[in-house]
Amino acid sequence: MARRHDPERRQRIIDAAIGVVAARGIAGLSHRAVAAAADVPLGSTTYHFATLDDLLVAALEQVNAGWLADFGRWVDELDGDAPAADDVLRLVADTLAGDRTRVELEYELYLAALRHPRLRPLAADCLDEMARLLARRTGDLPTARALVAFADGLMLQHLLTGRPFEPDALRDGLTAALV
Amino acid sequence: MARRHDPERRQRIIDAAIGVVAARGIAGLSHRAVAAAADVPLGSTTYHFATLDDLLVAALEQVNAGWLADFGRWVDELDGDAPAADDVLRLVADTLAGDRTRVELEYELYLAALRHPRLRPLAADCLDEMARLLARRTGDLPTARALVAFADGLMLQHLLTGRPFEPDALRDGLTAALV
DNA sequence: CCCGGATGTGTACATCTGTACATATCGCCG
DNA sequence: CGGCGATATGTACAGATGTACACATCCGGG
Repeated sequence: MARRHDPERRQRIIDAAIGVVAARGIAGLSHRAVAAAADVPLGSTTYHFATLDDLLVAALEQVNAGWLADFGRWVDELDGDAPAADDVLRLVADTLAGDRTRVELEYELYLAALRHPRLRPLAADCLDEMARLLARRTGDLPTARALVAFADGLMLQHLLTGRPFEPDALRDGLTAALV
Repeated sequence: MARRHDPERRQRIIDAAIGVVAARGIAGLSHRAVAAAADVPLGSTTYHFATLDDLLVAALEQVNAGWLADFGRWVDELDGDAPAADDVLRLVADTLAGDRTRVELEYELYLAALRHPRLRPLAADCLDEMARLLARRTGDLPTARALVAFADGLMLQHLLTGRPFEPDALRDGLTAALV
C-alpha cells in the first residue's frame, strides 16, 4: 500500500473541489470527482471532509476570502472624486469583462447558500463584509448596502442575459428613478 | 394493468415538480420524487418529460409566468406620484413579507439558469419582460433595468442575511451614492 | 527510540438514479 | 364501429453515489 506523506493534501482537496464546481457545477460535486481531480484516493477526501457539506463549506470559505481580499484592495484604491455609484458601476463592468468562469463559480457557490443551511452564514458574512469595506468609501453602511445590492443585481442580470453592460444608461436611469 | 384516463396529468406533474423543488431543492428533483408527489407511476413522468431538463424547463416556465402576471398587475396599479425607486422598494418589502417559501422557490429556479443552458433563455426573457413591464411606469427601459437589478440584489441580500428591510435607509443611501 | 494518534488507502455495500422498453389501454377520427 | 396513434404502466439494468470500515503507514513527543 504505497503512501506518500502529503502535508498540503487538505488544501489541494479544497482547490480540487473548487475546480470541480467550476467545471461541473455544484450538482457535479462528489467525493469521487474531487478525489480524481486532486489525484488522491477516495478515502482521502472522505477522511478530510466526511460529508459533502464539509467540502462545500471549505470551498465557499476559500472563494469568499479571495473575493473579499480583491474587493478590499479595490476599495482602498478609490480616490473618492466620482460618485460612489460610478465606482461600483466600474467595478461591475471590470468584473464582467474579466474571467467569466471565476465570476460564475463565485456566484454559484454564493447563491447555493439559499438552499444549504451551513453555507448561509458564510454568504451573509460575505455580504456584510463587502458592505463594511465599501462603507470606507461611502462613509455610511446603508449607502454601502444599497450599492452592494445594486452591484449584485447587475452582475446577475448580465450573467443571465449576456446583454452588453452600459454604465452611463444605468447611472442615469437610477438617478431618474429617484426623483 | 389498471389505468385511469387523466387529461390533466401533464399539468399535475409540473405542479408536483414545482412542489418537489420547493420542498427539497433542485438537487432533490428526480423523476421518481415527482412521480410520488403527483401520485403517478414512474413511467408516466418519463413519458411526459423524457429528461430532467424537460421537467425543469416546464417548472421554470410556469413559475415565471405566475410571477410576471403578478408583477404586471402590480405595475398597473401604480399611480406614478412617488419616485419609481420608492415603488420598487415597496414591492421588495411586500414580497419579502409575503410567502417566503414561494420567493425562495422562484429564486432557486431562476438562478439555476446560471448553470443550466436550457433555463437561461427563460430567465433572460423573464428579466427582459420585467423591465418591459416596469418601463410602463418609468417611461424608459434603462431606468427600468436599473431598478430591476436593484430589486433583485435587495431580494437576495435579505433572503441570505435575514436582516430587516429598511426602505428609507436604502433610498437615502442610493441618493447619496449618486452625488 | 518507540509508541500512540494522526493520516492515508482500498474495498465493500446498500441505495438511488436516468433511461429504455415491452406491453396494455384508451380516445378519437374516418 | 374498427383501428391507429396517443397515453399509461411496470419492470429491468447499468452506473454513480455516500458512507463505513479494516488495515497500513507515518510523525512527533515522551
